Amino acid sequence: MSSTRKKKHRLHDDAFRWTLARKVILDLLSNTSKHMSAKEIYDSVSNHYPGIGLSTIYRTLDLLARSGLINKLDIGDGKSRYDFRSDIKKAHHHHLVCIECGKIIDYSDFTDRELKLFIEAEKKIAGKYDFQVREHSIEFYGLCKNCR
Amino acid sequence: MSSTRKKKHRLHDDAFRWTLARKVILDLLSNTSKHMSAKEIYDSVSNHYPGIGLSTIYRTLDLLARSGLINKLDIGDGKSRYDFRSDIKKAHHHHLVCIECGKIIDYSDFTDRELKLFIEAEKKIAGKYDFQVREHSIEFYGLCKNCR
DNA sequence: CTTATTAATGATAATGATTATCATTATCAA
DNA sequence: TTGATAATGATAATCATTATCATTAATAAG
Repeated sequence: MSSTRKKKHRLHDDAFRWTLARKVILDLLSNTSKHMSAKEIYDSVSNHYPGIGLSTIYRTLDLLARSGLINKLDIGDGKSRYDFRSDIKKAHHHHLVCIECGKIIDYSDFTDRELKLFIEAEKKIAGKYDFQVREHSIEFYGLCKNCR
Repeated sequence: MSSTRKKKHRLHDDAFRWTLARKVILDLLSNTSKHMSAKEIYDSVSNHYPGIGLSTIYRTLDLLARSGLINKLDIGDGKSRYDFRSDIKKAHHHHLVCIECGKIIDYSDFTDRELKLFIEAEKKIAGKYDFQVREHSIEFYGLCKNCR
């Protein structure tokens, strides 16, 4: 168990390289308010980075989501969508999903009262079900302005 | 536009037949607290109804979900799950999803105060975004008792 | 700076869930 | 009973995602 060996192990477990592909994908997501699918991201990134593989898109999205830089969102249409997680958004940011046209609107207008309530709810859950809440997601489904 | 013609049209648009397959699938879901995938439902139903096709499972689940008898739930693992929508549950019933083992726990312990806040939130949304909320879903993600 | 190590990539195949197609069967109204 | 059509099961097709693997690129060590 030399210190060299230890270092190697840490490298092996944690290291990840901040490559161009990762920069470009995070850049794209941090500069749009859209909730983009892997395919959409692939198409868009391909302009600036021709030749990038779809595998890399998927792998990078997984990495960014696991490291908390982006959110993964599933609205039940068979494909996942991703959006950037800014500090403000991080606090609370949920979605209005139009069941007709699929439009997704960000929603972050909860009041202090509502936020307090959520914290209480999470405590209650922790107590009753012995469940450690890490995060929650709220989706409102309905009809948007154009589809009513 | 005879009344016959009209009737035919209505039949064509709305009619659906309460067949054995549909009974059996709804029966299964109404007698379990599980949140079952199409494949799980197929496997289970096949015991009582040998020869049923997977297509029928999917078509029936879609029908039952659209008619409000069951809920479709997506937790982001690539397959949809379905659960029965009892009258009590209908009011409010959300999920605790374990990010480690995938276990799903129903949660319906919101207080009157919490319910009131949700109704307020929906009104606010309707006003601000001109969005007609039909329903909402809340998932809490975290670690269950066994996975902490 | 060169090299050894290993993470990242792209191409491709494989998988898994869901949907479409189509001929056959079952249901229902008349 | 019959005619219309909804429902079914088998199958192929589609679509999103993951696995594989040889090659390339990034990094640490010398």
